[in-house]
Amino acid sequence: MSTTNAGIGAIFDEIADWLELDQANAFRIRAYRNAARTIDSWPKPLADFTDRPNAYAELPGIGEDLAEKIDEIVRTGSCAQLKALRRAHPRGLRELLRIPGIGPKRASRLFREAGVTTPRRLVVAARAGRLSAMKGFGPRMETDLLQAASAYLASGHRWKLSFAAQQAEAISRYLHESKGIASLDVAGSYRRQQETVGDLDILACASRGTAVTRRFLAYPDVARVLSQGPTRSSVVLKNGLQVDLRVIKPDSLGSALVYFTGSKAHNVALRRIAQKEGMKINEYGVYRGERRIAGETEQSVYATLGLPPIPPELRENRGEIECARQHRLPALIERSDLRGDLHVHTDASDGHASLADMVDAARKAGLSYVAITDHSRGLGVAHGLDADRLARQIDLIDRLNETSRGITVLKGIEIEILEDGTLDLPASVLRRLDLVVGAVHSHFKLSRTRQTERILRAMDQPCFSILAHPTGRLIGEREAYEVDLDRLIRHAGERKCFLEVNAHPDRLDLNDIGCRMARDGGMRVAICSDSHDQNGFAALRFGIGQARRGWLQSSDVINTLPLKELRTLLKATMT
DNA sequence: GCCGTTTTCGGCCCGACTGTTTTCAGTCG
Repeated sequence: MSTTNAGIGAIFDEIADWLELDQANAFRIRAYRNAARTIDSWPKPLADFTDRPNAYAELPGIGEDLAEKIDEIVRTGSCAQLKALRRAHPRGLRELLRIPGIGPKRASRLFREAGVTTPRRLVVAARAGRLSAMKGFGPRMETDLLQAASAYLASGHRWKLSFAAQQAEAISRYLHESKGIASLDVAGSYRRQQETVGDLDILACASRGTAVTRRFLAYPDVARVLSQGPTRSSVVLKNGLQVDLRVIKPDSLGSALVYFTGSKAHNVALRRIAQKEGMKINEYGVYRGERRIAGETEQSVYATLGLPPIPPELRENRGEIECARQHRLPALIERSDLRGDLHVHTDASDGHASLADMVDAARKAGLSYVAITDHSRGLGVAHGLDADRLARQIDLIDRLNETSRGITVLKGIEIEILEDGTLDLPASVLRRLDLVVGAVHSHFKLSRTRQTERILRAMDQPCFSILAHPTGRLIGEREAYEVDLDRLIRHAGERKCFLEVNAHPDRLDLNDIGCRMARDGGMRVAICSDSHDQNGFAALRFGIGQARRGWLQSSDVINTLPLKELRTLLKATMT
């Protein structure tokens, strides 16, 4: 069992799953879930808390008992309670809970009465008609569960934000043509800019709700309708993405937005405040007794709780409510704050467009400077540049800068960090550049210590400006390599180099939590597109999304600076 | 299992939709 925060969170989540299957006390289960969430997003590694015993109990939602369990996991790398729970259940049973339509009650009945222990066995049992024979299960539920289990086995379970954005924008355009639409919002984790989303939640404010619902159900990409009602309908698209539509009355748009944007944890915290103040809050409004006192706008909902509006990206119950109460919420960075991009490829390495075309696209994306950072020779598959080809590109950029208007091109490279932490080209070559972006593209499997030492050593090389995609993860494809991010951040601060927030939709690296760690460590970052073609700059919005989720302000990001000030910072990294 | 400026015990968020029902349990968000 892993002792990283994510690992400890996963242990508590698994315990909660098993307790749920055992139908344990619901509040006890919630305590484990809350703890898992808190730990998962905690910006400092819990394994480093060893200086003070009982420090864990100071975390919100962690009491004496869970603190002891965390201590056990950190010390021994294992958790006796989880082991016992695993012994007491068939392994695959937990996976049944991931299938829509199956909760703890049905899962345990399926196990006890039909011998179903995995999603695959559920499919077999449903095909054999063994479910409809069970009391309360009926033929309709049998076919629904068969479909849901098959779909679960066939596809991934969460979608990248960029994919969700394409879908959301297409459906929104389609629904907008419906008569009487007053407003259309995509809420849920999409609005909070979570790196992956499980489904889309669309809120439609309309004079004639039935017309919108009808049009929604007739969307050409709908594969099947899961449910339909006057206020809520739910479909699965042909690509497998689930989309929910809520029809909202104009006077409750604000409370519906709050409710359906979530997160769940944020909403629970809001409702608790409301309750303490003798109010009730739901998707229709805020109520004092029978009287409705707010709901038309999000601002009105927060105001009744004595809070300023909280940006969607912060609504994770990670301290935003406390900060809002003290009027200390950060003024989050926006896309328009970005003046430049510091990580861009051309067809000189593995990009798909020429230098001139990429620069032109950067200008059209509203940027006033762009750094060209093709790969270095060590990345053979990307046709990386050696010293000679780099020298020719430098000359090319010099000539381009003499003639181009409205944008300045900076000379850079995305250089391989070799296994021993040295760089792929000598400092004598790198000194001609404006910046050096260092990256790990090999030896992902080094131990945590060796990987960390490798990157720290790279930062100490004479020319090192920015650490690209610091954890190397590819969303849904490759886990981050083992590395002590906390040390990287501290070291970058001392060395006065920077960490990247890579905005490529497959990476988002640093992610939200990494951004928050950088901020708490007093480190500035660079939000870069890693563009490989002219459309790549559009990804900057997703990097901004992670940065906002990580509480970053414009002043936390170096490529919001005017070129002159940025040059001063970069120059200092090149010695 | 956590928490407390009324509480160390008794609370812990709330409504929609579905299927199998005969008045409601289960799931979801």
